[in-house]
Amino acid sequence: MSTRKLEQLPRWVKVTEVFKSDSDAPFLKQAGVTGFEDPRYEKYSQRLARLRGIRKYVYRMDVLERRLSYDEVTEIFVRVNSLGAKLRSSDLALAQITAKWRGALKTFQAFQTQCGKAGFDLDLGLHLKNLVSFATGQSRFLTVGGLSLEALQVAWRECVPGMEFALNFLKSNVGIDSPALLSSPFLLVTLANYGHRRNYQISAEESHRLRYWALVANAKGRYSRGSSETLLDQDLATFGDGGGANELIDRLRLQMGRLDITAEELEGRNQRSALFKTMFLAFRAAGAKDWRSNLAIALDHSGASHRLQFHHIFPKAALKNSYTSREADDIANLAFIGGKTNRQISDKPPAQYFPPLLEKSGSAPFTAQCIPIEPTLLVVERYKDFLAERRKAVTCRVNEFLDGG
DNA sequence: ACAGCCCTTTAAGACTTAGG
DNA sequence: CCTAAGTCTTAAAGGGCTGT
Repeated sequence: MSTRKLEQLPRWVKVTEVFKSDSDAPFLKQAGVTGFEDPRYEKYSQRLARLRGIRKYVYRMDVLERRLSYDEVTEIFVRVNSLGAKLRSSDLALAQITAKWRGALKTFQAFQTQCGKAGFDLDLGLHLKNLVSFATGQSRFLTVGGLSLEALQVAWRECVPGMEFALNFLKSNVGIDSPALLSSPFLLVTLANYGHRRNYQISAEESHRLRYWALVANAKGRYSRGSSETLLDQDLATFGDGGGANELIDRLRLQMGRLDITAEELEGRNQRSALFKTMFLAFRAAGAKDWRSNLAIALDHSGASHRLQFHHIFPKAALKNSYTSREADDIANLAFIGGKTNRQISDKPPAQYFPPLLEKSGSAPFTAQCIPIEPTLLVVERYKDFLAERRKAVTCRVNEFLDGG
């Protein structure tokens, strides 16, 4: 894979070019090697020779006998691959499942498409993980080999309504209506198992606690650090012991130390962070709208002019000379507005574009997104103070959002 | 003890769009 | 036509448990 920048480097060679000829001269010349005395001559020719050596590589091919069953063939496939080229564990699990259950892939894909139409386009591996969690009470794929056809089919019959419950709960009770707002899709597996274990009979109080858990787990990224599978297994095990939303919340508190958000947690985070997604949820719940069209903010607006963008309140161009790009991309500098509004603002500093907006619509559009409007904070020299001030307001808003509802 | 594992996060560059 | 703001794509890093 080459990028334009890489191609410019004198020592960058195209593998196909090296294979096309047997001569090293053009490559050495391009790299600036002037003659045999050049210390790089030896080094570079050896490298090229090693590259051409790939041609002589002996590939091993195993031809399996016809009498082997489909099951045995996949078993061999899995073992060979576990040491060779990287295949995702979900791919291997899928191979093992389809070996036992012909046509399973079609069934899985049909459900995957159905979820996609409901606004949740999810990886097939996630649906498999959900299946395995229903079949075994844990989330790792290692166990798939030992499952019988019947066990798999029963689990599938049960995990489909489970996933449907999870999606509906997220959309309608929690307000998370797109996987883009999820910090990890594993959250769905936990919710699916929860619904199933409760036989889909959940009291108002319990559902409220579960909503709280889902929001905080998502905001803090319960499954977004290392060992996500270990944590998912812990949560699934909680259900086996008869636990519910309160136990989930206890585990979350144990992991994070505290359940509310602090201003420090927002520092230096960028738009990929889990908290940024929660910021969007909180602002939307507070009625945030685009500054020109007054369209309520949403992820799925159609048309380039209404399509949501992440607006830099202090434009990157305005900060370029005094701050790093990391500092400019801080989530405390980002707001949610439509594409057209954002492009019109372009690189205008806030001190310039705030006043006309304030005159036209008052401060409501800004307070909905926790944006300070004191003119003294709107200058580049006080950017850091602006960030700190907005962080405080965002923290307050997000905590209200997490607790309320 | 330590390499391995696996998903998420980060970083960097290419590409796209629209305003001036 | 240039510029600036996004978005998209891909590789590498991060992080904490697992298995040998």
